Amino acid sequence: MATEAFAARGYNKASLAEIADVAGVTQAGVLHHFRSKAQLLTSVLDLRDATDIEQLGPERPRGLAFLRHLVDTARRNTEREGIVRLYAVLSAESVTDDHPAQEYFRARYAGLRAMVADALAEACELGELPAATDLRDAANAIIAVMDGLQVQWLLAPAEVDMAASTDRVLGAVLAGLGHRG
Amino acid sequence: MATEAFAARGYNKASLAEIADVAGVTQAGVLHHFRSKAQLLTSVLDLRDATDIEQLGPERPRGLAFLRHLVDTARRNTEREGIVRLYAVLSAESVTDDHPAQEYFRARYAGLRAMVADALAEACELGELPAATDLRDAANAIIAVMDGLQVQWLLAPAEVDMAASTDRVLGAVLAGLGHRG
DNA sequence: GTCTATATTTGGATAGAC
DNA sequence: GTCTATCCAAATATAGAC
Repeated sequence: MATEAFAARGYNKASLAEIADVAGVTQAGVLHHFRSKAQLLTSVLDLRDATDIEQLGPERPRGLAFLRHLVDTARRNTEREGIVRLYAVLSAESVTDDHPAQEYFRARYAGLRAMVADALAEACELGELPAATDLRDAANAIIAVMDGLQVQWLLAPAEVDMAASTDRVLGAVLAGLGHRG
Repeated sequence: MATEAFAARGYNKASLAEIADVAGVTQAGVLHHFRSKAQLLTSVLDLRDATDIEQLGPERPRGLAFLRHLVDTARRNTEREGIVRLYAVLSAESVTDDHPAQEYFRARYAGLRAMVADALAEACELGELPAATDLRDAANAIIAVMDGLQVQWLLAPAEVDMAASTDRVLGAVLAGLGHRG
């Protein structure tokens, strides 16, 4: 599948021939369904989004519960190296000039930022956390830890405990919220 | 220069022709000095390391001072988009199959982990911080925040304050050290 | 040490038959 | 909808002249 190829080699090095081979069709066959390689990539990313949303369901937890859920995500990711690699590789590759997934990741991070910042704000409103400002910086940091850990973990799984590190940062940032902002 | 090309397009998409063009020589001229494209990449990375080490000098701060210095690094990085992009793109690209910089980044992260973990341990010994265990997870997390913020910042500079987010996480993790491990 | 020229491979994409 | 065949462009690398 195209997902595996993009995860294993990145967008630039993955070839349509290889993807077609695994799919059991010819390269021309792939391009019949997807206008171009770039469109195949965006389709792969959109498909993954749809899968993840479906799996999450509409009952998204609120406030502190949502934030705690991020640690579970980190833990579950340990069992999904393919997906982790896909996002780790493509998100960084997307910052290169004219990358076809650049807008996708811009939008994705904007959405993630909003979700985490909202969860922080909700937690404050619900009284789960002390009122605080600069929630944006905290939200960005929480997202960043999870992303950064993935790269380290892919390179050296034995040296990195994604769930433990995520848990530590999350706990520390939440505990520190009142003292700073 | 090759550095700019690899930063702007990643290793796979950057071409020797483009690099040679900017350098004012032919493609064959480049390959006379570097056996292959892969060797050119490792040369670029080694050169950058040498530059950074030279700039840092041998008087590396210890303990808490070293950790605080990381915030300054994050702030200074705001003025060095090229370098930030180079490492953000290549570090993630390096997790792909048979990437020529894979060993380089494995070693780099091992070194970073050791440095940050040592600084944490030193801070505990010096009494700057309460004694704590699981410094490895904390060190990994601190490195991860800085890396993750870079990708977000490259995609949306206006939305990300690398220094502020680094500072928040660092402060929170240090403050939380005693309570957990 | 840098060039020209070229070998060799591979990539994405298109046209048209079936 | 999938194939074969082909085009065209671009890439890395090498050989040999100057």
